[in-house]
Amino acid sequence: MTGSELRSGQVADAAGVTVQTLRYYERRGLLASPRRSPGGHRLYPAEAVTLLRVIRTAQRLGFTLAEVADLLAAGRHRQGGRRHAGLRTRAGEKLAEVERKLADLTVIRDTLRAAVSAGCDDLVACAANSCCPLPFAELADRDGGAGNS
Amino acid sequence: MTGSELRSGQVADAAGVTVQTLRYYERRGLLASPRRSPGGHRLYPAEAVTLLRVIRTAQRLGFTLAEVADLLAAGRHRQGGRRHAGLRTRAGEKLAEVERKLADLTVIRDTLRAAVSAGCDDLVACAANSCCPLPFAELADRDGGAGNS
DNA sequence: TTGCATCCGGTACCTGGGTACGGGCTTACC
DNA sequence: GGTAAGCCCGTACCCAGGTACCGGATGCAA
Repeated sequence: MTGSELRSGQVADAAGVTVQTLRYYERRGLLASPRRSPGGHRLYPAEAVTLLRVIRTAQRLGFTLAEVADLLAAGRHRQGGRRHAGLRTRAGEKLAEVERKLADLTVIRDTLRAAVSAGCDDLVACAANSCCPLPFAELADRDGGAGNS
Repeated sequence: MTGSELRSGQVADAAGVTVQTLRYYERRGLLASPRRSPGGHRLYPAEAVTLLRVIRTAQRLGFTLAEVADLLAAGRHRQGGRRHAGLRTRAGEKLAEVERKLADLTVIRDTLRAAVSAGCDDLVACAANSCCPLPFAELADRDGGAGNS
């Protein structure tokens, strides 16, 4: 009976990650180092599972692990100064980033559609053929600015 | 003498890549090994620049370098057997892939919008609060972040 | 007390698309 | 023929987000 503390494998199973991922997150500063058993095994409080779900949710929304770490830290120091932007600000920025990606991907989709319906079947031949809808000449720069990922 | 052959730096400049990228593409099988000068320097035909633009275009459309290499190879042995799917088929598949990404990114955008307009400002607090629009519980298995390109 | 599952740490590897570095050779121009 | 730019090759490194492997230690139950 582990009162309410969980071993790494139990936390990992409950959160749908592997134990290695847990240790990786700890190294990356997303999870605090938990209490240890006398023999050195990690013992997590039940909230660790919730925290992992939070992390995965944020990741799913497009935040990198570094951003998630920052977001969690921001939440922790919230009552004091506000050196870090909160979730609201970050989510707004991320939204803009996602919208840029959507726009970019939409152009790509339209171009692919045009290529498919024009029946293009050979890249090199198309490049020589001015009827081809593929934009061999002007390639707008990929990846809207500020982002990483 | 630059008759009509170009040195690697010239090709790179004309195509907007670096010489290292040129050598990298050669290693990856995207560019054939060009003729060499007596001293061992690469001498490219003018078409190499076109080919590089083709590569960049395909990349821009979401094909990986491995797929581009395959696509170019498919074009080359097109007249013979057809072991490889042609551009038309591949573009169709890529289109489906891009459409999946668009759908996924749209869900993410909507979720971020909801979070922003609900004024969520702390991940951990939100996880405890059932009014929060963030989907902490069910995470669709879709691939990890907001798109990549 | 023995047996086995689990966990520890450290390190190396993976994908994708390059970039950086270092020492030495070639080419071009004056 | 001297000098500077350009190029050669090989190797290592970068980003992100893990995963894999290792030998050895621990935890827990029968």
